[in-house]
Amino acid sequence: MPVKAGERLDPEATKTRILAAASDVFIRRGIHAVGINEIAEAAGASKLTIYKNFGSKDGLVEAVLTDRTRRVRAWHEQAVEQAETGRDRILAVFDLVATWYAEAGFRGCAMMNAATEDRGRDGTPRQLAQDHLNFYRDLFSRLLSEAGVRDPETTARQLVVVLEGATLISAVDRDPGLGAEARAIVETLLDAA
Amino acid sequence: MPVKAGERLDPEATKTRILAAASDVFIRRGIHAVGINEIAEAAGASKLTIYKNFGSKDGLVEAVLTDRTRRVRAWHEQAVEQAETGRDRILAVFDLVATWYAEAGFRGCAMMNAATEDRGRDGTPRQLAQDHLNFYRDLFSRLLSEAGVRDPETTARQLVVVLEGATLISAVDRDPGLGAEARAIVETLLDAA
DNA sequence: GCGAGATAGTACCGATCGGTCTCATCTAAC
DNA sequence: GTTAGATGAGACCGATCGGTACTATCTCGC
Repeated sequence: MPVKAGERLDPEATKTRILAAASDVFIRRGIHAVGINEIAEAAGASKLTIYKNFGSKDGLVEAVLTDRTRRVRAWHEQAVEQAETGRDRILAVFDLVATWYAEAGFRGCAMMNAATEDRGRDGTPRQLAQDHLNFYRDLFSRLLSEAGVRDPETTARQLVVVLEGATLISAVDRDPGLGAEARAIVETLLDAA
Repeated sequence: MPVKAGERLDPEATKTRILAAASDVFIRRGIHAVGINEIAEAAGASKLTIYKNFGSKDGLVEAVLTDRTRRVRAWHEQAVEQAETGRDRILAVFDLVATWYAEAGFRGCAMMNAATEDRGRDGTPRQLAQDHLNFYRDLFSRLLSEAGVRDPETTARQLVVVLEGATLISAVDRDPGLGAEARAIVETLLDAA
């Protein structure tokens, strides 16, 4: 049957709903592993609507990743602002991801996963993943600078290695304990910096 | 035409040749992105031979990953043995991967990539990736123990985070500099341990 | 040289892929 | 009420997927 009775006919809400459903299923099962039909079913939308809104599967993937990195950035910036001092602000990032690792269905960083899956094409997913890494570098660099660390860029890059390493291993091992491990590494690095 | 004239008819060599070709193309382009036909072409073998030897694509993937982890383990164990003292032996692992990052066509850790691509199925690739991580933990733990570090298991787990984080980021950014970054982090962690 | 096994080449199978299309039905604005 | 746009359902398309079958040709042990 056509549009669900009683539901608003809101193009923007439809787009958002598709984005949310596609994001969920891509993260859980993988981008290559999921077809448009499955996304349509998960979103409660038709293929027509998906292609009208996003043009192609690649377009949908790009929209999902762009939306994802935007949300993650806002998420981190908000968490950082709620912490007091420089060092606590940095640790707040790792406390935040620790709660993320413990969520049911956690499957790692969507941006890195997409870049890994797309490694044969060198396309938009990898570029967005690089931008995502650079966001973390800039964020850490700013916080380290505020904390009075000399050479904040170098330490910032090290923190990104720890962050993504912990995220990857937590996903592979399905082990939320990587949050605490990452935090311990970061404290050692901050002590030394 | 059938078997190439002048070439030996050696089933074991054929199997090895398929394994090598599949490994190369899987790493470079991704497991899901590559079909059996392409592997057959790359290996200079027919699909019949592939299925006779490996049963299915999943069987081939498992064989490739098993072979891969075996080679990587031997590679690391050999490098470690050539170093002198405990601390140098640990750093030898990171010096080794630094040369790996600098290789043309480097695309990250095949085991983690496979687990990431297969995250929707929870199958053999993820199990092999976990075994691979445990190999690193055991290796580092042994070396740290020999170096007189207290609580070697904890530090070993931290080194694995750094190793896999650097490998992932080096692949995404195509930046061999992650080798030196990882080494610097490890030195800090060893100083603190 | 003869038979057994390994292999290449290729056609083929059903399923699924990304993507297009048609049609009926809904909502929203007037 | 009428109309335009949004949508769902699903048939359809060509391509490709993993996997099988068949045939001809090669090598090797005897």
